[in-house]
This record gives sequence, structure tokens and C-alpha cells, in this order.
Amino acid sequence: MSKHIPEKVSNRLTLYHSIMVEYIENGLDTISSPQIAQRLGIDDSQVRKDFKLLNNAGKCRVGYLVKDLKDSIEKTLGFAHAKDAFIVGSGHLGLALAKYDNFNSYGLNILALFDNDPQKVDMQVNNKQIFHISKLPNLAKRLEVDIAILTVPRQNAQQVADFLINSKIKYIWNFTPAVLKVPPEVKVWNENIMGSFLQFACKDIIQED
Amino acid sequence: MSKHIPEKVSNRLTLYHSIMVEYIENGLDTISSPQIAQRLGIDDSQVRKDFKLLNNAGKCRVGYLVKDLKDSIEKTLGFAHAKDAFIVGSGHLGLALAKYDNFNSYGLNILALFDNDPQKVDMQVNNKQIFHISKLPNLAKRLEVDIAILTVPRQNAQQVADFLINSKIKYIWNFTPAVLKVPPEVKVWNENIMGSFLQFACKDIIQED
DNA sequence: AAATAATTGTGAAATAAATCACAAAAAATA
DNA sequence: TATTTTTTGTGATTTATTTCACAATTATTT
Repeated sequence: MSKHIPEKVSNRLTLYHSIMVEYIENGLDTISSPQIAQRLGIDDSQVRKDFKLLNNAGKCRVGYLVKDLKDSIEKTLGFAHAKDAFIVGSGHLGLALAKYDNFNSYGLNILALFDNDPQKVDMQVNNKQIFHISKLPNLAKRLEVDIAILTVPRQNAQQVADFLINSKIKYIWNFTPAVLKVPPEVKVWNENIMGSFLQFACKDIIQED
Repeated sequence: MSKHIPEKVSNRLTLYHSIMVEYIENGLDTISSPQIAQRLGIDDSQVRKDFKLLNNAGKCRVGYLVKDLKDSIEKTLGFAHAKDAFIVGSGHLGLALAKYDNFNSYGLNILALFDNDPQKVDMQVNNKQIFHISKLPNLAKRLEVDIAILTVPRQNAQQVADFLINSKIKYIWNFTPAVLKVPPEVKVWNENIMGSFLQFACKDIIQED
């Protein structure tokens, strides 16, 4: 099925997923669209339309089965297919991500970290080794890894990205504020942390008419 | 002016901003909408419409002045108004954010960190002190801080959020995967790191028809 | 000086997303 | 059993966003 999930929908699905995890922890079996909508401050019909996309039917007057919803969200978002990735840049952000065990439960498997600082090389973080960046091309080939999480300083971002592209990396999850130049076959996802903050700030904090 | 900047626009503005920084570093004075559009894989008329929103006129056959654009983006996104914030949770993510000096240049001023681990209390990170969480209410009041960056483990997220709300925190930038329950006067921005990844993954990596 | 090419600015059209409104279903209550 | 209430599912409407198309402008070339 070539069902295309729009970005906004998949973002909501992850929020629904968190709520399902919470409901399961609290031993609740069912949930209704108004309950979810109120929690997220959105319209309840939107929740139902999103669930329709998952082919997940609810029951009138009862709601949806929490367990079923959680499963279909995971299936739809591809949590099931584990994907291997490297973290490139073992600064604080890289290390934080390496320790972020949520990745694992969401199907992203960090195999190793890389850095160019000899001091860091051979350290272990959360059972993952830090390698010198020069080892990346070989390891990527041998382990068939084509996803890199880029957490180097902005100044080095493009140069390191070029190196990754030469190493046949096809997907770059870019945590640096640089806007990378890449060939069309390489996909970049800009995490843009400051961007999120500014959206937050613009919408709600500033506002002087 | 009560010009409302939609989320999608402000997200693009931050990307434009990064490109402007890069152009300035490379000594380039002007930039055209097709140049930017190609870089970001979007339509060039959209770039122009975004700039229109900034009241930033370009010059036919030449483009826009990079410096002017950077300034108006900063003015529009409120980079100029420094805002003070606390980081709550001094785990790896909290520490990484404390060291992320970009915050500062974008107008977000981290004053201090908090944790409940006595081992961490009184440590210094990037010239910012880690305080015991019990000190937060007083410091928030004295320093008039109403923004908190929440980086505690998911299990503690709601409980800590409740504590923050009692301490008169009004804006929570939530890096945990928990969906927080808050009263209407408190604004939450969910960073949802995994969400971004899954959007990335759904759009480009999976895709088995 | 005229022709050419690149670029802006913007209305119109197309696409996408969110909200509304309500019939149908089914649990709870009287 | 009949009535009430809650909730789903969805077509219609509205709103927002993106793309298209092109006139107007202006630097560059001939």
C-alpha cells in the first residue's frame, strides 16, 4: 500500500502513541477521540480521521482499543522495521543521543559513534563504541549502514556531510544548524532545534501588538 | 503589528537564516529566491512570499541583500529579545543543551540547570550552575524566569511539570516523550525528537508498496 | 541603444489540512 | 423497552498553504 502519510499526521501519530503508552501503563483499555483531542488541544474529528488512515475502527459509545491503536501506529510508522544508524560527532549532543534508549524502542538502532578527537576514540557510550571518523567508510559498507545522525559543530557540518556521502550514506538526520548541500539521491532531515524553539517563542511568548 | 507567522513559515525562516549566515561567512552580499529555493527543495515564489511577510523588498535581476534579510528574520523571529530559561533535568540531553551555545546567539539565555541528584548539584556546565530542584521556585521568582526546558526521564515528566507549574513556570519546552497535562494558561511545546525521526523514516526510508 | 536574460512581486488556481455538522450506532439509564 | 447520551464515521465546508503564470523591472550583453 502506497499510503502517503503527511508530515503533520505522522507527527500527531507519535503524540497519540505516547498517550497510548501512558494509558497502557495505567491499565486503561479504551480511549475516545474527544479524550485524545482535549489532551492535545485539537479537534476530535481530526483524531478520528487520523485513525481512519490507520484502518483502525472504533466502537460507538466506547472508543478505540488502546492496544490496537498502539500497534497500528507502530506498524504505520514503521517502528517494527529496525533500522541501523551511526552517530557522527561525539560531542554532548551525540553522546546524549547515544544514551537516549528510546531510539531503540522506536526501531532505530545506533551501532556506533564517530569522532575525529583521538581522546574520544575507543570510549564506550551506552555499549556503543566511538570510532575514529576514518573508520566510517569501511564500517558503513560492512554493516550496510546508510543512515547517519550528524551532530558535529556547524563549521564542520558540510565537510563531514561530503565525507558521509562519499561513504555511501543515503540518509542524514541533521542536528546541526547548517543547511547541507547534497546530491539529489541523498535525503536530509533537518532537526533544527532552534527552529522549534522559535516557533514556540513566536507563537506564545513574544506578541507585542 | 499583530502579524501572525504560521509555523511552517517560521520554520522556513530559520532555514533561510542559516543560509544567510553561511552567505555572510562567504562574503556574499546578495541572494536570489531561486538560489534559496533550490537549496531547500521548495518553490521560489514561496521564498518571495515569505520575504514579503518580512516586508523585505528585493531588487529585480539582483535579489535580496543578505544582511538585510538576516536582520529582518532575526527581528521577526524575536532573536533580539533575549529570553531567560532554566534547564530542568541535568542528564545528557540537559547538559548537551546547556553547552549548545547557539541558544545564546538566538536569544535564549540559559540561566541555570536543575536536578534532583545530589551528585550533580553544584556542578558547573558551560558557566551555568546545577541547582537542586528544590531551589527552583525561589530562583524562578527572583529571576523572573517563566520558561523551562524539560529534559527529565519520561517517567518523571508529569510530576516535574506539575512542580514547575506550581512554581509559576508558564512555558515548557518538552524534550520528553510524555504528553503533559497542563492547565490552559501554561503553554507546552513538544520537541518530540523521535517524531521527527519517524517522519523522516516514513517519508523516505520505508516505502514498500 | 536595443535586445536579452534573470529576477521580483503578485493575483489566480490548485492542493492540502482542519473544522463543522450530523446521521448512525450502541451503551447507559429510566 | 424506550429514551437519553456518548461516540464513531464521514461528507461538506472552510481555511490555509503551495504552486503556477506572467507582467514589470533591471542588469548584462550585443
